[in-house]
Amino acid sequence: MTSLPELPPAYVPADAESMVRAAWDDARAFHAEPGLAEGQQPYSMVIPPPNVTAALHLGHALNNTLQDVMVRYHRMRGDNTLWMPGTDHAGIATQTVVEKRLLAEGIKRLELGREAFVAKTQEWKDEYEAVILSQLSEMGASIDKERTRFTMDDVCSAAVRHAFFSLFRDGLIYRGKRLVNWDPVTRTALSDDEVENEEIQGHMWYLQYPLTDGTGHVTVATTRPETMLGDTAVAINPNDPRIESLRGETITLPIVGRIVPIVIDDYVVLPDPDGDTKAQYSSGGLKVTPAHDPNDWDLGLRHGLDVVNVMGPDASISEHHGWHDISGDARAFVGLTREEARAAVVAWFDERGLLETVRDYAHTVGHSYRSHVPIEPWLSDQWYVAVTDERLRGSALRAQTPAQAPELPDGVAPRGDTRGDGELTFFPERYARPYSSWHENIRDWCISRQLWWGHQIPVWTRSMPLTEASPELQAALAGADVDEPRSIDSPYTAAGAAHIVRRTTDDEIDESVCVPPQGTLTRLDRIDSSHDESTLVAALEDAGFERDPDVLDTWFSSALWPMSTMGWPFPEDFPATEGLLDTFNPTSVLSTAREIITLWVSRMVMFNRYFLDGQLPFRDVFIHAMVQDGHGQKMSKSLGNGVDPRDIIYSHGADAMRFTLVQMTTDTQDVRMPVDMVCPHTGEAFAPEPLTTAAGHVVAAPVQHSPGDPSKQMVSAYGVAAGGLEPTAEIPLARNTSSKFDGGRNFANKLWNATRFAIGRLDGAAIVAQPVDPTGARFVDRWIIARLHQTVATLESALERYQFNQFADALYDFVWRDVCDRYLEAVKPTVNDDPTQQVVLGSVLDAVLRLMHPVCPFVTEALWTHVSAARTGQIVGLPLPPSPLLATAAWPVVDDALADAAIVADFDRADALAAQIRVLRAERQVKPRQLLTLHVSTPVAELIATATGVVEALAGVGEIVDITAGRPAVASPIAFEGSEVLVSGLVDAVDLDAERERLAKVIEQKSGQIAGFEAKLANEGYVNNAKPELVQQTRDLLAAARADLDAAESALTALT
RNA sequence: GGGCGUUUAGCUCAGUUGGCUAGAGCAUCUCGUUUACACCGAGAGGGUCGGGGGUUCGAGUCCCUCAACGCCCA
Repeated sequence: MTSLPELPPAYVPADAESMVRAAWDDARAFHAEPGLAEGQQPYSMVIPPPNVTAALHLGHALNNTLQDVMVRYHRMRGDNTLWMPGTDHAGIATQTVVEKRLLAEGIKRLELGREAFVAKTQEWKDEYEAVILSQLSEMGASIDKERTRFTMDDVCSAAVRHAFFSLFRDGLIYRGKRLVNWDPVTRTALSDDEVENEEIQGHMWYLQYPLTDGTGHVTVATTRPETMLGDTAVAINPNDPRIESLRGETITLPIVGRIVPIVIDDYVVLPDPDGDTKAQYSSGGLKVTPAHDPNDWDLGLRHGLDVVNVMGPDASISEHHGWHDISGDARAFVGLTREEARAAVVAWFDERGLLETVRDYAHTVGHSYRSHVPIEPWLSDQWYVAVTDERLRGSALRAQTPAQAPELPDGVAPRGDTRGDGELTFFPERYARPYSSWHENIRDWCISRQLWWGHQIPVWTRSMPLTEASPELQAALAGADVDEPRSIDSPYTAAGAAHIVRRTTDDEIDESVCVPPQGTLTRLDRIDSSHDESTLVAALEDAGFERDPDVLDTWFSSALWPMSTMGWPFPEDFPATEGLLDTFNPTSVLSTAREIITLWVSRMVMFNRYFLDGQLPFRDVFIHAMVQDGHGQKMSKSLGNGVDPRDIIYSHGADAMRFTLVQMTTDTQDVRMPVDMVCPHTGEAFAPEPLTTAAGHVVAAPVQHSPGDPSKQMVSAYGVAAGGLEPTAEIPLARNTSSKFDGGRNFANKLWNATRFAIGRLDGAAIVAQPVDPTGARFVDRWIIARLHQTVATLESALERYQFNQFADALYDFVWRDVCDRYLEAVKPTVNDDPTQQVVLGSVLDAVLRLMHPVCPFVTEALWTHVSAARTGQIVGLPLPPSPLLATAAWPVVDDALADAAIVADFDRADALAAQIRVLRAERQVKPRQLLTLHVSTPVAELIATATGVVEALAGVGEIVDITAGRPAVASPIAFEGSEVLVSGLVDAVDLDAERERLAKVIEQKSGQIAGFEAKLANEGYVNNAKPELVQQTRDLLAAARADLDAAESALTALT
């Protein structure tokens, strides 16, 4: 057997990590194949695919570390474990980033053309996907790399096409002219979830609109005066006192000259100076602009109002998008931006005395989450998924476990026998409610995006006047309302496509044909099977159909992620994916962030259930904490305060980062992370010079000075992300670090050295062939095994409940406090000459590495071969089967017969005695090597004998003598469990004053305790109501405290 | 506006159904290095558990209320 090189005296993560990673990769340790052995459970997760817009930050590190802990634990448990990695194309985000980068080179997207732009974006994606996957590897994520997916790769694209076709065919996807959330900068529609509401310090303008008959005016209050160009009514409340005089009247709209009706609707808020904010600011008159306000749109539908769209796609005033009655006065406003038009309209009213007043008004305005400009409600034709349909929304609601969502909303069918009903559980459970309530108020999902980067919508359309339509089409549309879709049969449907037709106006129609992907087409039962996908498309285009240029919302493909990554719908088309769905869907748990509940969790539940016969995409949803910076701000790319996990790995090591993150993950608290910078010139860590942004955020100033040499400069991550700075050789980019991770680094080093020590004590020549029965072993060995048994149970229960900090704390307590501080110290005097104890020591270390592995995979794997090679025997009841790699070794199972509460209790008593003696040693500053003598009564002597050697080793005691044999001349007394214990050998002479002071303190403390216990027991309510065992416990504590007091008092007397 | 969370030692945080004589890590102070680790060991000091009220024999824990901070959804 080749001997392993000696371990260096400190753990150096950089030396170990790459070697360990290579060993895992070579062994394909994280590759999973479908299928289950007899009695085997599956365990699977899909990674929430990160955007390819940028590198991962600590928030991702946290999420992926937690997932990895679960995955590694279950892999060691023997489950067939799959962790599926991948990335998300993030349509609008990536397109924006790439567009900006091209613009910096002077290239405009429109000039480049769609195909070339998509190719450029693909390059960007390849670059960042590689960065992200490498970051995951560096942090130790045990992903199945061979199964890495991308939301736009062939496998996922086939799923998207099939899903779209199925929903289209089933009537769950429709096209409609609606108000959308329009982003005038990126010029695309957004879903409701992509709109961020921000409070704005704005104004309420009060405009006077004259009655057409010249008898007066109605004052309307508005925050958006510029939209008045598109007003098509004025509304008043039915309880308005003016109602009789205004009913049936019309307004002549200023500037425009349009005659618009006064309508009566209880949506209008009556003015009330004492009412809520809206009532306080109301004038009683509401201008109605159906084309530019969602509430007005609904009001317009109720009253059959005209819709006049006065803006173009860039939100400037335009006469080309539905404004047909433009007047001479109004023409002056065309071409102005929203902001210019607002000022001009207000000025126009002011000049003519029609601006009644202006008041400051704080209100919330929707902003694009991408370009951050205010959203323009804009009228356009878009595709929608009917998520409000019972088959989607209802199924998402029924999925929840009854324990977390006992009541389903009205109109939702009750849970039934359908697979998946009632099987979805949130951790922590408080997140179940936002999930429910979000679905209760959900609106149909706009999935069209006016982008180039994404899945192009697989629908071909053409439109024509109703009069030119074929008799079949006309018949199909008989009695149909505008926008009401009708399915028809056509040569295209005969060839496998789905075909719908609708009236867009009273005399225009359009036809939409959805073409399924080839994989779907070949499996359809078709009348005309001579067409493949491309001939079908060619036939459509010959007939004048054009493909919708838009792409799908990114979340449409993300929603399919747990299925598409596993080859759905036709795994046999991608043989590597065959069997995955059967074994690994539903996945075990989805670990993600709060806001993802609405963006993603809901949609995955709806789609997975819809397409897989009710089956859930995952059984549990774990919502993890948010990582904040030291100022309590969310880490984000736009703020430039995100920390690259590679920086922390560089300064502290991956295990230190992981352990610290896991330890910080509690149920309730977000993770606050004060961030320091590392000077690239000197390597020194320092707190960066802060800067407060216009928005009030505190960030690291773009340029920082070296703390050691202020003449040297560096660039902060914020400077690069937000300030547009490029690091140079002179002014390099500074890495981040945080002292938060010191604890994790120290722990990894502690484990390293404990292992080093243990290996050094194992005598390779003293192999114990027969497994050791630990019930006959030394007290301290039985104790550490009993503690191991307890710890394993604690760890398992913590992970089952997703209590990650408990997992980390239990490890820390056991490994550092018990194994290192107590066990290793206690065995030092005996282990060299005791082969049995060496077997226990080796087994304990082996088990410790296994337990630590899910959180600290690198250091444990690096030590694994050393410990495996050094072990000298086995323990009965603690099988630790060998394995070439720790990553695939078995999780330790400790036989319940090795649990021993009595030994643990006795050890704690002995430890408490040793602690008291150590206090004395510290007070007297006794040298570590100087051994003490204890003078004890019989019960204490018995305890010391039971805990063979523990008190001696932990307190530095050389001799135990009977206290009745005579009191030494020079000794310090302590009170232990009601007995007086004398400690001699501390010093040559007793410092009487110091002894008195110390004993007086003990007496004071014990007296206080006694008073407390006595008061409690004197309280009849307590004695009568509290649990008997609790009362007894208080009595015992009182007795012990009294005995200690007596012992201390007699010791004090004896001193004089 | 609705919902959720947080407020405990100088700092960052634990504290399961009310039983606590309130814990940990870091920081501080004292002492310690020939034999695993100074990324270490031994010890010490430090908290009226955000304010107020209530329920209870008993409240850090439950209820009400006020305040501050944060997040999610409108």
